[in-house]
This record gives sequence, C-alpha cells and structure tokens, in this order.
Amino acid sequence: MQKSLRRPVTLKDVAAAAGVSYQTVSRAINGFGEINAETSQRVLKIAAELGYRPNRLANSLRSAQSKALGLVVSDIENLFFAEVAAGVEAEATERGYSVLLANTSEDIHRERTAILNLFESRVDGLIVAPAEGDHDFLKTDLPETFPVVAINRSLSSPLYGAVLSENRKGAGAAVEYLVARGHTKIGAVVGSPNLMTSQERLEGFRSAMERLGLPIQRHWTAAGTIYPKGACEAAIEILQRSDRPTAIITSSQRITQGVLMALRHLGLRHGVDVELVGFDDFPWAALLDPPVAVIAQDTHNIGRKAVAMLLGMINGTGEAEMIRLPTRLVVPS
Amino acid sequence: MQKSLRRPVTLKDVAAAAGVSYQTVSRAINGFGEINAETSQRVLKIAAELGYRPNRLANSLRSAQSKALGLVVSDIENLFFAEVAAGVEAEATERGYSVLLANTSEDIHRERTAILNLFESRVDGLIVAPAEGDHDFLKTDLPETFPVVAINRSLSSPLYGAVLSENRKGAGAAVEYLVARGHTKIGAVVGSPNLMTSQERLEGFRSAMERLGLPIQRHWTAAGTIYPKGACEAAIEILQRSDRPTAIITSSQRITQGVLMALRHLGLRHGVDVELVGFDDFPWAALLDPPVAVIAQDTHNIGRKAVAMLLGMINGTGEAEMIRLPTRLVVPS
DNA sequence: CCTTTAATCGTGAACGTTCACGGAGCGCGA
DNA sequence: TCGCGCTCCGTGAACGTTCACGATTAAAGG
Repeated sequence: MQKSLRRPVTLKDVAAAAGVSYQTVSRAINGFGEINAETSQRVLKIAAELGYRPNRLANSLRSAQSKALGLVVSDIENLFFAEVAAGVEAEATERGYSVLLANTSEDIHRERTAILNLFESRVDGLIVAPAEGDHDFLKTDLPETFPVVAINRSLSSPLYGAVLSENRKGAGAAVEYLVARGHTKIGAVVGSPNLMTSQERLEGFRSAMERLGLPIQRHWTAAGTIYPKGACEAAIEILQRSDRPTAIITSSQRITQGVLMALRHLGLRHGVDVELVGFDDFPWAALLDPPVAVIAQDTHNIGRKAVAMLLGMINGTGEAEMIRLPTRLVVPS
Repeated sequence: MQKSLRRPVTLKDVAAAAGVSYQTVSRAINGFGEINAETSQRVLKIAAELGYRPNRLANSLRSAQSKALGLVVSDIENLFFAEVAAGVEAEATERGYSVLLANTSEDIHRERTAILNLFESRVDGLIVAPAEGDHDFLKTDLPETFPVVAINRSLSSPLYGAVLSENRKGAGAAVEYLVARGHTKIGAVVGSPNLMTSQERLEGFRSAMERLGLPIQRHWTAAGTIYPKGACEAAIEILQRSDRPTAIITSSQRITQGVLMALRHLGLRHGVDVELVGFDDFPWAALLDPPVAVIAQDTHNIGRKAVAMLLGMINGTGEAEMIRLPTRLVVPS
C-alpha cells in the first residue's frame, strides 16, 4: 500500500501487518515448512502490498550460504572472457546465484587480493581465469575444501576443477585445414610460453605436423606475450626471414591481431602472402579481406559448465574434475 | 598458526586467543576507535596467525551498507560495455567496493528482475545501462532515493545520474572528417530509433550537415536494430539505390559490422566505393583494408565517472547529474 | 588527597534472517 | 473420556559484526 518508511520493510513489519509471527512470514516467503495455504496467500499479499524485499545479507549470514559466486577474470576486455562471463552470468542467474565480478588485468597480485576480497564477501565458490604465475596462495588463503573452478587454464591441483578447450585437437584441426589448402610451410605464434594454452596449442600444432610428415622449423614458431604488440614483434621475426612460412597458426585473438599488424608492417597480405588461422572467433574475422578462418572455442558453454561444476561442488552433488570442450573450425564462406 | 577448524575464524576466536574482548579486536582490524597501539599490533598479529578474514556479510548487515554496487549491463559481449565494465570494476575496487554483475541481453524484463535481485543483495547503489523500454518500474521497485547512475543512455528522471558521451559533437566531427575528405553525399545508419544514442547521434549528423550546407536525403538514413543483422539489412536498402551516398556514418560498432556485411554482400568496397566512419573504437579498425576511422568513446572513464558519481550519491558528498564525456575521432595512420 | 579528564577497554543490544524446538488445537480411535 | 498424532504456528537462540554505551585505569589539576 504505502512505503513511506525510510527504513526498508522487514519480515517483522509484514508479520505485524498480518497479525502472525515473523516465522510464519518466513515460511510463506520461502514456500517452505508447514503452513496453511490460506495463511500463506494472505501473508504474501500483504508482503507484496508493503513492498517487502527479503534481505539477502541476513539470509546469507544465518544460513551460511550467500548464493553468490565470484568470477575472477584476467581480462574482461578480451572478447573471449567477455563471452565466458556472459555464460557464467546466464547460468548463475538461472540457478538463483549472483555473480561478483573481479578483473585482474593478468596481474597475479591483483588476482590474489581479488580472491581474498571475494572470500570475505563469503561467495559460495569461485570461478577463476588464472593469471600467469604461482597460485600457491590459494592453498593458504582459502579453506582446504573451498570450491574453485578454473577456466581457460588449469590450476595444477586436483582439488580445483577446470573447464578447458580441446586445445591440441583444435590446433591439429587448424593444421589439417591449412594442409588441405596446400600449405606445407606452417609456423605458429603463441602467447607467453609459461601459459598452459600456449603450450597445449603448440603441442597440438607440433604433433599434427609430425603426423602429416611436415617439417617443423624452430624459427617458424615464436612465443611472445598475450598482447598484440608482443605478438607483432614475434611475428616480424618470423616473417622477415627469406624462408618464411606460407601459413601461421596463432593461439588467441589478440595474437592474431598482432600477426596481422606485422603483416601490414611488412607490406604483406594475409590470405595471399601468408595465410592465417587463429584461436578464438571474433566478429570481424568474416569482414577482413580476405576473411580468415578461426578455431572457435565454445565460450558460453565454458562459462555455463564452470558454473554447473562449481554448484555441484558447493552442494556436494558433484566434484572437481577437468573437462574439455570441443573447438570448432570456422572457415569463411 | 593452525586453521584446523572447519568453521571459519571469527572475531571471537581471535579475541579468545588474544585475551581481549571481540570489540577490541574489531577496533584493531578496522583501525578505528580508541585502542592502544601495542594492543592493536598484538591482536593483528594473532589475527594474521589464525588466518582471520572479516565476514563482510555480518559487517554489511549491521552497518547497513554492503560496500557493493550493482552493474547492470545490456550486453556484456559488446566490447563497449566490456570496456565500461572494466572501468567500473577498477574504480570500484580502488575505492573498496565490490561489483555485482548482471547481464540483460537488451531485455527490459530481465533488467527488472536483475535490479530487484541486486536490491535484495543490498547493493549500495546501481549502475545501469538501460535496455530499450519503459523504466517506470524503477520508481515503484526501488526506494525513492536509491542511488542509480545510468550509462550510455539516460533514465529520464532527475533522481538518477547519467554518464554519457557527447554524441552530437562526435557525430558532427565525423561529418566534418568526411567532408574534409571530399564527401558531400553522406548517409547514416543507426540503431533502434527509440534509443537515445541513435537519436542524438542522428541529430548531430543532421545539424552538422545543415551547418555545412550539405543535402540530407531521407533515404540515405536508416534506423535498424542494434545488432549487425538488422543494420546490414538497413544498409542494403540504402546502398542499392542508384544515387547511393559515398559515405556513411554509423552509431555503434555492431552497426559498423552490419554495414560492412552489406557492402560485402553488394560487392562494394569500403573506403573505395563507400567510406565509413562509425561510433565506438575496436581493435580491428586499423586492420581492415583499408583501415576505417572511428569515433572513440572514453569507455573506461565512463565506467569510472559513473562509479565516482554513484559513490558521491551514496555517501552524500555528491548528487545525481548528467555528465558527458568527449569523444575522439581516430583516423587511420 | 580528592576530583576531573583522557585513554583504553568491555558489555549488552541490535541488524534481519533461519534453525531447532515447543506448544496449541483438532480429529480420531479405543 | 482419554490419549495419540498430525497440522499449524510461535518462541528463543544464533549467525558475525558494529553501535552506543558504561566501566576501569592512570594521569593531571586543585
């Protein structure tokens, strides 16, 4: 009816208005416990009239579960993580959970403080895209059994779950695609060599090349940084050689960017002088001239599966495991 | 020392271990209130040894402020919002606030439930990128003075703040740029006509054209959807005409995408047959062939300023206002 | 020596909810 | 009539913290 009170409406306010105890109101709101159907409806009606909104803080404090989970992402401005975040948010809200977002900018120290903050907010679990570096602090900062699921990179502990892509397979498919298009001299530019994604994608590249009996030239592969600039410099090294490869595989969207910058810088054209296939789909792939093929990761599902696994760990119906989602080669039409 | 307890360490645990009252521990932790320096250090040492982490839920419940703010974004997978979110997250964490993220996928109903959820989580304030539609529910669902700051689009109520870009100026600068490059026949493709951004950017386009004495053809401007597909169809309408414009201005990155798709579909080349200048910067602008000019919005600062204003409203040191950040024309080098 | 004041610390209550009970009222069979 | 069980609802406590005091001690002032 009216909500002239400055103070938010509480269970007790509703109880007083309905002439019942606040416990009864609680039962009506939650639809839980033994309560008469009529009473319940009457209470709910009054609650709606008063504009009652449950206080999740109090609920969480008492019930010792916040119905919130933390999402720690290494670079929210990277489209890959933005899409994963969308998947996480969607799955979480569908299941009645909130998402606390933290961005680390690939800084392991910021990641640590972010995780600490999230823990202090008493999130029920954590989804982390680990930055490069040592993650031992997880074991000391967090309770032994705190539910954590890693995405994109894994966390080298069976206690923590992980949702990853089939990096080796994906890279292999890219090699096969390029070979089918007549390439034999294929190089690769990946991110920091310490990163799991770089390693696995490079491994996939190498084993596919071997399987197909193609030569792997050490100076055709380079590991730079995860940012376009570093990748550009690494690519220039490769492309300046007289015996440069005719095709290059990259391990992420930002590296694809860098390689394209390198090509432009050297006056070469992609798809003509050097063909490109890179990890991660992006909306502009089809709009480049010529369009480039990409190895798309199942970004939304990475987010959704991570949430599903995490909630399983939280309520004990599931456990930490490592799952890998297939990639998909997207060739320009 | 040891944290063998399954139960998290509380203030009382630390108090017992230190032989003081829990209030004293509280004072030491918060560095607030009158406490002896020695005592404080001793307590802090013990707290650290026990691995004490404050429970923000309890803190928030008692102090009636959660030190958290809600970020409701209409499309987190849009790079513009991802960058704004990065700004929000950075400014918020620097100021000791957490960020609760919600994604609405441009659905006003999802936006409403998201805002309700956020309010139940007792966020201290809300940053909202409003979806298209009627926002009257804000007045009924939220307390009268609840702090809300809109981004990208405003909320037609002086109660709520807004952080926007100088849309008219930006569009005007784009027109001037095109005119300087010799264009006189300029069209525009914008998003949904009900959107503030579409309107303002179109207005800026029109007034600049008039100011420069150039003809505005009704059939050179089109309003589609905010997604590439709709923009593509709208652009095809324009570009199929025999008297098509030689240049087009777009009102967002996704629309730029759509126009590029239309050009490709019609066998036309951007920068050759039709020049393009669009709102929102994106990493691939410089890698297209030829590169395209863009009107960059100050995305990070939009996020940061929104947080700054919101925190001002929350602690009473500032008030709701509408501020506009300058855009920047980025021409390919 | 008594009183005042400042510094330091402790105590009870409260925030809004859920948990674990306990108790009233009713119907039903022996 | 008594007792039993079921349904429904209420009461007190608790979650971990802060708030508003009050209590204690020691130094300072007359």
